[in-house]
Amino acid sequence: MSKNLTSRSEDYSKWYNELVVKADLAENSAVRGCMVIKPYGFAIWEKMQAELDRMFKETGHQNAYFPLFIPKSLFEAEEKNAKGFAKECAIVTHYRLENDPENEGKLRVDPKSKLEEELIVRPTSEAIIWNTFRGWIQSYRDLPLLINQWANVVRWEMRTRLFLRTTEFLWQEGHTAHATKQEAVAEAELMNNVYADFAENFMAIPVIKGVKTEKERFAGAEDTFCIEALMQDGKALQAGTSHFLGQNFAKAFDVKFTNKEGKQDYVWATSWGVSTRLMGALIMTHSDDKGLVLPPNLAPNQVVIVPIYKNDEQFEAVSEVANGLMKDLRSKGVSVKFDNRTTFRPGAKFAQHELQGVPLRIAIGPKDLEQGTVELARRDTFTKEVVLLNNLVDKVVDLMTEIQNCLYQKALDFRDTHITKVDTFEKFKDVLENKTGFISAHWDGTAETETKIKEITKATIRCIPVDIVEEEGKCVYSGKASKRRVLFAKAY
RNA sequence: CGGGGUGUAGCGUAGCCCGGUUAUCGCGCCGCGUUUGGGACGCGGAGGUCGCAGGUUCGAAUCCUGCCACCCCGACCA
Repeated sequence: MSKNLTSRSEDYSKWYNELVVKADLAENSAVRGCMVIKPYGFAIWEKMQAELDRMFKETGHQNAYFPLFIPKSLFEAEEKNAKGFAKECAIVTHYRLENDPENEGKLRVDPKSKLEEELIVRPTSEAIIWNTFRGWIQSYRDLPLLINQWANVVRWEMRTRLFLRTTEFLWQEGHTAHATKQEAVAEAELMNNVYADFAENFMAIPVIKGVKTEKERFAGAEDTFCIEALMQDGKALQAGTSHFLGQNFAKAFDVKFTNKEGKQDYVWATSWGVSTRLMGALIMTHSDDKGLVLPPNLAPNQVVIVPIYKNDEQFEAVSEVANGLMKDLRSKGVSVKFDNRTTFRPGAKFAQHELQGVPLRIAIGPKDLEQGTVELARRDTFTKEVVLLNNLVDKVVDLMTEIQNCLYQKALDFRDTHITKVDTFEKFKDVLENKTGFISAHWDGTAETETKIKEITKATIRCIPVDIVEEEGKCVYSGKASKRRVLFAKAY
């Protein structure tokens, strides 16, 4: 294991690769940039899935599943969407292999198996889902239609980056249809709020809710809401998006309904998604040089008990205490693991659980048995204390909340001290270069200025925050009039 | 697709310039023993198409040619 464990972006994948998730770049370039999620990493994703799924259902959504392959003709139906993804699609052109007569023992694509129409491996599912929705919607009584899909998608990016931009990734994509524009916009905003709630309260990642500029908007959307987070290295990360799609997809796929007045109209749509990218956000927000740091709400194991013993007799005695404690903690809803492996020594276990980010460690040894105590060690602060077994359960329950809040507060402080108000372009470049983080600056609202700034500084407009206060000002680049500040940053 | 770099055991590497016994070292792995309150130690052991294919040579990890793969930077992007 590298001595230079770090949460900084340059290195984080190096060590995380060793630990939780392995980005296994196979020798075959066809699966380049795909990731192998090891069991421990997947347990974290499962926790995220479960919580999100609960939140989606609470807001009236249902899960469904749609095909992986999208016929090209369907894919190209919504022009802007198709154009936006055209350069990063994996395409199925054949369906059969045969023995290669020129190469004994090898296979080749059977040229006779060429498909009439190519299939696109979904980079997102709007097309196939809206084609299906057409058959599901006739009347306003069929609306709203609130569907979510848990799936994998493929985007053949030129360059991949572990967690943040893998060729194949896991995500959820919500797709909804509504009778009115107002209702669809409300849905898009609602789901963006759900994401913000999830990020902040479950993952302890503070986010800024905002709206994307036209340039940064999802292909085919009328409006894109987003949550933007700030990583420890000062770069921004788009952690989730929610799109108001207008009637674009309804028109492209001819999805009409009869309203109360008996008139036909196209439905209004939204789509929204978060992905395994959130795992990258988690790492880059909370990790330190000792490895991952998990907020208790998200940790597969909130507490780990490590026994310390010199012989079988002591091991038995410690195990008895540990088992009792485990039962008590579980009854209070705390997830506990008793690491009773005899194949590792305590020090090795300590190190491993720190690497895996377990929020709280309880060590029980012979000394504790004598004194009726245990040793508590927090992952986030590295503080240790010896506490009496008597009131331990309540203490642990309290600590779960405290650690959760502590992590959020720490990330929030970092984020807030890295939002800098800037009024000149010189200062803009200086802050971007030396301080990093978000820059709050006036912008004249034109794509030209946005593009220019990106060319010069590599910073993009992350979002127009929803809670931004209106104020008169002058564009930091062009000097033209502006009514509000927007957030710039270098982003992943 | 442009610029740079790297391929030697599961991982990380030495050797390459200047060809020459049985390819180096560390981690990890296996066995035995001693250990166990912060990543244990000793002894023993297993593990290699030196990226692939040609060529030069008495002899190639090393030199030459071609190919392949991967990494970093840029364009692209959640």
